[in-house]
This record gives sequence, structure tokens and C-alpha cells, in this order.
Amino acid sequence: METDPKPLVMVDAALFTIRNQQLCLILSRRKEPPFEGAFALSGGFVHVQEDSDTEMAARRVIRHKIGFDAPYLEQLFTFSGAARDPRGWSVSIAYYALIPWALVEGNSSISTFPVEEVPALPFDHGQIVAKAVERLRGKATYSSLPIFLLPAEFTMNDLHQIYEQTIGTRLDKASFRHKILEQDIIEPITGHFRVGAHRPAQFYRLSSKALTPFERKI
Amino acid sequence: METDPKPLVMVDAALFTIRNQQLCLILSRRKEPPFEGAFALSGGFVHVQEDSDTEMAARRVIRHKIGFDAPYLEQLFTFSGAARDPRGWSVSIAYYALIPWALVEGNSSISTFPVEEVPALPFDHGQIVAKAVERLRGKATYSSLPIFLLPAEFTMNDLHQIYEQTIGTRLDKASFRHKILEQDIIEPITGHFRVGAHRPAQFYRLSSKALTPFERKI
DNA sequence: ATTGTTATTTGCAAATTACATTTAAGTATG
DNA sequence: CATACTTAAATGTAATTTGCAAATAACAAT
Repeated sequence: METDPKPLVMVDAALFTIRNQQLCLILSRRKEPPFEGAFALSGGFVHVQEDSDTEMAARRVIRHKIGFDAPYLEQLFTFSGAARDPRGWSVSIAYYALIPWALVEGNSSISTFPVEEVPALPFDHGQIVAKAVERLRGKATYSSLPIFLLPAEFTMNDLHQIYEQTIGTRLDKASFRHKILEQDIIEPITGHFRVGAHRPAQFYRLSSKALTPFERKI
Repeated sequence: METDPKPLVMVDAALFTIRNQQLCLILSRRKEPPFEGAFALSGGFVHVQEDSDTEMAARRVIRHKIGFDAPYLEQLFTFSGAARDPRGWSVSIAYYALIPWALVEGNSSISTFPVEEVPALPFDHGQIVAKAVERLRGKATYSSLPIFLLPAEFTMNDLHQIYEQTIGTRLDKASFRHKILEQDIIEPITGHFRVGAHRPAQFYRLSSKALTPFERKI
């Protein structure tokens, strides 16, 4: 079998949320060396005994950070090499997750940064973030992914804004409405409206048909 | 640092080619246990000393198999767990590559199987193949990826067939022609035609503008 | 009742795509 | 050498999708 030195195997997770209509990254300060005290992604070593696979390792890491499982989690890319971690040749299986802000608001151990204002990060976390943003933006243009950034009930405008934020461009309201409704991924909550000093907005929720909304095209 | 047992780290590569107008997978028989003699993907352990990262490891493995670098190589997904390899908890960073058939024709150590007729494979190679096919089909619908399955010079019909094969559906000839030419990813080779018992077909090559054709939309 | 503000619908122009047909350019055959 | 045959390439039009602008609806505040 193999007698060669084996690489370190870890997972890292880029956590996204939308705060104040801005696509943000959730970071926290490292509690151990290397780079103790610096803002970084959530990460940790894969534990062969407790993790059935790396996705479970990522879930464990995320749960440890925010206290619950992220509504959406996807493997992003695997980074590797001798340079990315001072402890030696390593492999990091990177994930990204989408989390509604309401679920983490008030958690004192985390900080958020708009994706355009993320500080310099240790390891190769900058690269991971860049790739995660790219992936998220890409998928948002042809899938209903951004829905996972919203709470269970939301208005068409909420959804529209989330899409514009994640994609980073302006979208026509009427066309957007059309496309979304055509796809049957969301359904109106009859009789439930957001009130205010103007016409009330219909509330929607994920459609029962859209159990795996991610596979649907927008 | 870590004293836990570390997982085995390997790379596996799904090699695609088009043979007889069919999207095929290139497999070869394993020369060592486990599963000695069985058809499997090309794979091997990551060597911390010689591989600068896992992509280089994948290249090394592929070069060892076919003798040269694949024209297109992309990281696919990382598979992991205790069950995928009898030698223990492992991580496999899977890649897929596109290779014109002309480049490997005659190589006696490889076999090809149409993707719909791939035999049962050892490890979790069946899963890897399924994911690779899915990824390839997905990307073919919005990028010019399939071009890497063709030789340097090809006709519009060659390209059209390759697309139909990789996507798995029928595409309108006229619209296809339009969309491709619009994008400037290929250019006609003036004066060069494929002859036969009928109207000669114009030969094309990758456009000089399309240095990274993969980023372009079809 | 009037005004202001946001939500939602409607209508139409522009662009894209699908489908059907025609024209072009050669070889093979008698 | 004219004709049939086959595939390549171009053309034209219907159907669909998308982009843009305006109209209408529904409420609160005044």
C-alpha cells in the first residue's frame, strides 16, 4: 500500500447570507494558530472516525459555527498544494452554503462582510471566496438557488431583490415575475399580504411541487 | 496538530472521446489489486513530493495512461468515505477530460464504451461516471466545450453531431449554425473543403479570438 | 376625497428560436 | 453529357421569449 506522507485533509465553507439587501459572507475570527485572530472561513480537519464523508464534515463544521444545518449546502471545489497551509501539503474540500439572515442575526461569534468588501483572508480563502461567488452568480442565472437566502415567506419584491443582488445586475420586474411564476417553484399564500403605506404585497412560499427547487430552471 | 489517522488521497479521471459518432468513455483494465483485471477509470494516489497540486496529479495519471496531456481537463467532484475503497477511508478528487478520438486511436492499453453501455465499475467509479456525464451534458448546452472532442479541423456537421451526441438531444441545423457562427468561436479555413459524392463541406478551426473558448456561450 | 407610494398587470416592439423549404455543389450513373 | 442523387448551406416565416413602457390597483396618510 502507500507509505508516502499523506496530505492533510480539511474542509472549508463559505457561508452566504443577504443582509441589508447585500450579498454578504459570514466570517469569524480564528481561535487557534495559524493565523489566530484573523477573519477566515469556517473550516476544520476531516475526522475519519466521526465523518461518514466530507459533506458530513462540512456540516459538522457549519453546525459548530452557527448551531444548525444550512438550508443549502453544495460542494464547491477542492483546493490543494503545499503553499495553501503553512502546516504542509494539504487538500481542502471547499463547500458553500446559503443561509437566511434571520437565522443567524444576533449570533455574536460571526461577522458579515458584503462580498465586494471582504478583507484579505489567510490560507487560500480569498480564492475560495472568489470561486464561491462566481459559482453562486452563475447558478443564480439559470436556477432558483437564491430562494434559499430567503425566509420561508417572502414577497415577489424580496425575491426580485435577492436575485439582483446575487447576480449583480438589474432584472426587469415584469419579465422576472413571469419567468418565476411560469416555473411553479413558488406559490402565493392566499390571504397573506405584507402591509404598509401602499398596496399590500402578496406573500409567497416555496411550492410543494418544488421539493428540489434547485433543479428547476428559472 | 493532527494525530488522527489520515484518509488516503487519490485522483480519478473520466476520459471522454467521440468514436463512431458516439460519446464514449475510455477505460482500461486495472493492473493491481484491488479489483485487478477489472475495467476502471484511470486513477492513482496523490504524491506529495512530485505533484504540486491535485490537478497535476490528475495530469500525471492521464499522461501515464495515454502518453500526452488531455486537451481539456476539469475538476469534477470530490468523493469520499469509508465505503468507496476497500483499503480504507479515502478521498478521491475526480476529474474529467475530453480527448479527440484520433489522438488515442490505436492505443492498445485502452478500451472505449459508449456512455450508455459502460460496464459495472469497481470502487464508486460508476457514480463518478454518472456525475461526469451529467456535468458534460450540462456544460455542452451553454458553452462550447464539445469542441475539445474534435480534431483541429472539422466541418459544421462534425460539430453539430458532436453536440447532439454530448447533449443527447436533436438540435436544429440552421439555428445551430447561426448560434455558433454568431459567437466567433470558430472560423472557416478558406479554400479547405471535405470532398465526397456531394456538395463539399467547409472546414473550420477554433477561432484565434476564442483562446479560451470554454468561457464563451454557445 | 386627494395624494403618494408601491404592487401588479397589460400591451407591444425587438430579439431569439424552431421549423420547413429552397438553393448550391459536387459525384455517380447510364 | 444530361440526369439523378446526396449532402451542404442559405433563406423565409411562424412561434416563442424577452425587454421596455405604460396603465391600473390597493392601500395609508393627509
